[in-house]
Amino acid sequence: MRIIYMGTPDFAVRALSMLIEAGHDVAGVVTQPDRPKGRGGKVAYPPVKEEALKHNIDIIQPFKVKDEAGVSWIRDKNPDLIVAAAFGQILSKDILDIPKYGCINIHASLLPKYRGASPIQQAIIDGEDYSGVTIMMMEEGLDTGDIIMQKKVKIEPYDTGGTLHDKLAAAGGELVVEAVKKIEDGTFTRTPQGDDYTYAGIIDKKMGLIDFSMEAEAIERLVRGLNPWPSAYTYTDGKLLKIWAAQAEDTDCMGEYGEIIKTDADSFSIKTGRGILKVLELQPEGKRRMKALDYLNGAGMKTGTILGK
RNA sequence: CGCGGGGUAGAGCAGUCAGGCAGCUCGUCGGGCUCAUAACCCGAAGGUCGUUGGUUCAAAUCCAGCCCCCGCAA
Repeated sequence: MRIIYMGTPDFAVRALSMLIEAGHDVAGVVTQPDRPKGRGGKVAYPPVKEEALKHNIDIIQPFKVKDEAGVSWIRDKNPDLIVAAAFGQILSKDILDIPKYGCINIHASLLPKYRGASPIQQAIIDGEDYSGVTIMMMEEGLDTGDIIMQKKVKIEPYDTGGTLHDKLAAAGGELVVEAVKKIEDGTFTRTPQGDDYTYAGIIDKKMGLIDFSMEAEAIERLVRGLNPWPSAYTYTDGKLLKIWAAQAEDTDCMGEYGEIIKTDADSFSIKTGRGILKVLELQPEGKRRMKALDYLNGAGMKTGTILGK
């Protein structure tokens, strides 16, 4: 099968390499432009570009793929199929109509749940027991097309945005290879999504600001869902304090929301709207990520301190 | 040249402003206490103080350059 692949971040890398490994002719890769990243504004290649370079595949990085240049580049490649995964741009009808078999997309949720940009984090934040990946036909709408295949993945209590991301990226790679085979064989089916959908919007860093009047369990899920990016955080002494790992405990106590009510050798506990949140791993502004144990050994943390300021 | 914090024992930090014996908490190792212990007590090992040069009788500390880590912003 002659394929054009469209994708940008890490999530899309695995599927690209698996399609190549499965023997498909990946004739071109479309990915987002290089962008300044990190301190000092050094430009970085999108992960999918790195992967494509390893395989000597033609690459374009249009600001808008639906512009004439992008459309004609794709048309000239004469693809049978376009596979997209977390590409980050909407495809116009011009493009959708180019490949003989149309365009399919890998989405990191069990559609129609969690359409949109942050299905992985959101599923954890919401406390879902399962997530998964969906291979779907692309339409002009956002993640609205017919479902071709789905695979369920269990969300474990210790899963973070990062670990679930990796599981779903791997599952997506396997599933898309199967789906392409079905398309080749003409044995695939299309199931409309129905109307029972939800959206997971773009993640805003401010989502990570912890509101200690929420229940401890919800805060723990926020911490897990936003690890490793963009992280849940609070403030102490006017400085940022990222919380990387925490555990909710159903203990009642007196105190203000956000107050340190207990310190142990390897953790400290914060009063929340319901129960307490035991902090296990954190990162003060300007410092590395560390165990709460190390933080307590060095900086220390007094009971009675109110976090969030 | 985007803004800012940092590099000191295996870990996390204090000491730097005001130059003068290398410190704290934890870990490790040895011993003790204990029915027992991650608890407690006694003891020990472990440092080119990121790096190069400068100032000085004397530099972790002051000055200049370089390397590395991190937060913000994008």
